[in-house]
Amino acid sequence: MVRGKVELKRIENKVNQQVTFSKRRTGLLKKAHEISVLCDADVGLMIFSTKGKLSEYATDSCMERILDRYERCSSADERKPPDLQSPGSWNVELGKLKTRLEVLQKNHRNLSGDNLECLSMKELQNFEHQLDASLKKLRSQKNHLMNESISMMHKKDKALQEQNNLLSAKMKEKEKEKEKEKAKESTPPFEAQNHYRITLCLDSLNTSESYENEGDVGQSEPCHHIHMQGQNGQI
Amino acid sequence: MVRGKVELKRIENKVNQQVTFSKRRTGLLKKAHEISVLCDADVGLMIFSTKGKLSEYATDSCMERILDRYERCSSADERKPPDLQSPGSWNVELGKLKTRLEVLQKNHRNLSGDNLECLSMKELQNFEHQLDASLKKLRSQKNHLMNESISMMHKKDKALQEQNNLLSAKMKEKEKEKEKEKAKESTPPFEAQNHYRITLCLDSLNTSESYENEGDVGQSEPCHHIHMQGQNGQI
DNA sequence: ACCTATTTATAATG
DNA sequence: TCATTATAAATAGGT
Repeated sequence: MVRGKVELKRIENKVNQQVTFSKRRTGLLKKAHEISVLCDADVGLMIFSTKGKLSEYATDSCMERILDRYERCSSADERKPPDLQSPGSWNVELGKLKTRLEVLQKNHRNLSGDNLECLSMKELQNFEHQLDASLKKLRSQKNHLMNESISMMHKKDKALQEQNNLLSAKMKEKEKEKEKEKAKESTPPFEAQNHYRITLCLDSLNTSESYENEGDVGQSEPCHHIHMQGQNGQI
Repeated sequence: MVRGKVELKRIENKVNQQVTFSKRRTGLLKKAHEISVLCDADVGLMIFSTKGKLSEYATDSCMERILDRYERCSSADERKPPDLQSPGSWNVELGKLKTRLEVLQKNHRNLSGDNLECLSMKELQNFEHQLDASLKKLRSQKNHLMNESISMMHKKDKALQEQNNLLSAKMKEKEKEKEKEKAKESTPPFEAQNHYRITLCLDSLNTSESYENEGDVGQSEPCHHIHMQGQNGQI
């Protein structure tokens, strides 16, 4: 539980070092991804464990691109605006765009499950993790949306009930009046009146959707009768 | 003061983005340094701001070394020059490419599980199905590869064992010869001989593993350009 | 740049 | 490796 400040110094105990490495590596990769997305930055990160195992992160999953850019950059020249007039710079710009495009396209195909034959085992595993993570996020978001729907419906429900009660009351009054009139005139049959009934239809929620047990499930309004079931796990 | 969870999505406000970038960059560099020291890991980190400014961290302040190691490690290492010396319609070409890039990028973000907030329920469901399908395909391909690898490795295993036995035999002979010579000349200190060690490398599944000679580390150049602020011994 | 309410990361422990 | 939890650290939004 983190007692005291952590000293910035090599962890001698091998086991602790390995555990800490694993955790911090995860954190570092996550943060690299975050700054990349949040701030639209290009990030390249390489981590070698003591045993020499490599972990990496690169914006758009393409370290090549980052390294190219790094070499261009550290070799002195970094262009200011993306739109220069010199004929040569277009060439460069175009090349870079095409490269990036290719990367994204390849990525997209892979993420769509096509074009898998040419991937290495490692690449496959990377994509698997990526897809898994994506699915998780997606389901969490779906969950969120559904819960919102549900609480909205509850509100609607209450409103309709009130309206219903109001109308019922009015109806009763009218009935009384009518009966009085009838009594006066000793008059004949009366009509049914069930067209005043208001039906609440709330069952559009019973879909076959899957719910993951994500963190953002229950922070809004009453949420009864939700059936949480993961449907498609691993194969 | 951090209200609510921070959603992983591009910060549109330029000022906020810049401020966040600056803060997170500092944090990221710091954490890269920390894992490097605490866990004795080799780390290389490159961050390009939107404006193209580079920030970097490298263990021992020597990115060169990290990059070398990376290239040795990473199996997928091909580089091709963008080479195009096309005619004049670059301008148009550029516009088209940029548009396409944006589309792909958005798609990629969605498939990567970012930027989900703006999707409708139906879109979410579509993506979910797509991802599910992708995962299935991917895993099937992975299984295929693994089976192939395994049978290939069995073969390799046998071959290597044989080779190993052969070499071991030869080594023993040579050792004997040497000892005879030494005995003849009653000579002084003897050389280490661990270069006779034969290593069997069967882990082609974990292709990112590399066996490094940790001995060749110390020839690093003086290394400039390290941005590591605030190292006061404690973290 | 500084401040601080919150969220995150993570070291220790089981 | 995985889960839990107490605590330190990071940081978003304000000034």
